[in-house]
Amino acid sequence: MPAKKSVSPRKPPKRKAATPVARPYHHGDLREKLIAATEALILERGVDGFSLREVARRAGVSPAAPAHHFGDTKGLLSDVARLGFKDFGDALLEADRRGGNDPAKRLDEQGIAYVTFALKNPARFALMFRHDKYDATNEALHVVADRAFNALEGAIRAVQGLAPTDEMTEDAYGLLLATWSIVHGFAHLALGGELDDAARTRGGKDAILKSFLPLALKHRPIPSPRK
Amino acid sequence: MPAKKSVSPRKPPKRKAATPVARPYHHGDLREKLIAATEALILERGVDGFSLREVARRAGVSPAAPAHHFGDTKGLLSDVARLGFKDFGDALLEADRRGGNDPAKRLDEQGIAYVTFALKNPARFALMFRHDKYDATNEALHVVADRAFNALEGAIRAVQGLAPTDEMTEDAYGLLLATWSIVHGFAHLALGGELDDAARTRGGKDAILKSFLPLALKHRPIPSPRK
DNA sequence: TGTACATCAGTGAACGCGCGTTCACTGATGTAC
DNA sequence: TGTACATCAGTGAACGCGCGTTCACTGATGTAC
Repeated sequence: MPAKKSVSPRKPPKRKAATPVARPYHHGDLREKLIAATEALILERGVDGFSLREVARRAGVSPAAPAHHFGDTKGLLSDVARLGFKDFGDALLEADRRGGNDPAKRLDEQGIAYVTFALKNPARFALMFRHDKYDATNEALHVVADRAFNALEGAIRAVQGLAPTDEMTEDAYGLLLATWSIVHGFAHLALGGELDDAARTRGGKDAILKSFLPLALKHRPIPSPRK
Repeated sequence: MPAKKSVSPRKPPKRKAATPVARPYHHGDLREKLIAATEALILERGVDGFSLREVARRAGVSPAAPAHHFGDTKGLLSDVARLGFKDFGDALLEADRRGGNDPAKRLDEQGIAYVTFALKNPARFALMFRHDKYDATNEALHVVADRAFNALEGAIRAVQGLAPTDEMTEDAYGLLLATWSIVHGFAHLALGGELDDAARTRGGKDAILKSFLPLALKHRPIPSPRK
């Protein structure tokens, strides 16, 4: 650490603005570039169309280069999934916050956010639910995934009047599952192209989302009081 | 080819009951065997773990043999998907019939049948919704797929009091989409293993299906009258 | 009833391909002194 | 301020693998006469 960075005029803050002299041996942002290329590739060819070599090719790098940043294929995909769960959780919690003190509105907002995230980030969303493709024991991933999955449960508890420490009643669990199913199912149908025909005759997928989702969520299953 | 089979006492109607003398050149039910092997393989390794060579291997046949029955890989998978849609449609229509004259019961029964089919036939179900894996222009497939997809719409029309020739109202379409989403989403979550944790603490997946599905369907979204 | 022959349903070797990973290596960077 | 050296981030060739499909072939079956 004594260091000598002192006067060397060449590498610090002052990035050379000139066009890159050929391609530098280290380009510094390869990690980010590989992640971006992975998402683009999954978007184009699906989760199973992904290949590490193709990603390296797109990043302009040799096939062995990714190993330095991610170890192996699963390492790269785990990191992409981790980023996906991070943003997914952010979106759900932000939506929850928008619901304020109104439990039903919190649930509505989260439902809309769930589907919206899936439609806006189809590559990440598809990967996130393919547990075979990444390393589920990855600690950092587990943390953000749990955080996302717990967001919905929070709103359900509020709707049912349960404190965070109360155990989930059967009704509360049924409501959670029903709500999760409906948004997850809609996202899957839309991403799988099942709604394309309908979208053609009904003004596009966005229109269906706008007219159907509020309707579905408005009439979302609300368990009757246990007898 | 002049042949000499003449008196050969070995091959006609009278199937030798003895253990098969080695393996016969033509075994007669290869087509069915390949289809069964395909379903088993998808079950074990997922839709993307499927390979034509592995299926041939399991059927005890050379890698070129399947081509005689199905042309190529997509041909085989198209046929498996076709059989899936056939049985799926049968199950839905049978459930619809069980609902009798009660529109809500018709919907309930179909919803339960939808999820039940998915859980009992995970390989077929997974393949059926992977349009990239089979030939969607296959006429016979198209027919049975449409038949299955239209089953649900029939019950929705009854619930909404629409005749088969009436055009679908926005409410009817929203209800259709909501119902489809909820059963499709539940099936996907269950097959994807997302409910495994919950199942562990709540008496198994069957118990969740039994306690949740009726609950979810009972409180299924029913659009309020248009103002 | 027997025979010739077309057709059907298989074989098994070979093709070219893209893949993930390993390996010995090298250029660039950062740090200790 | 200069130099030695460890470490980091790449290269590119090579490996072994399983894949779908093609090819020339052959054994078995069915049919016409």
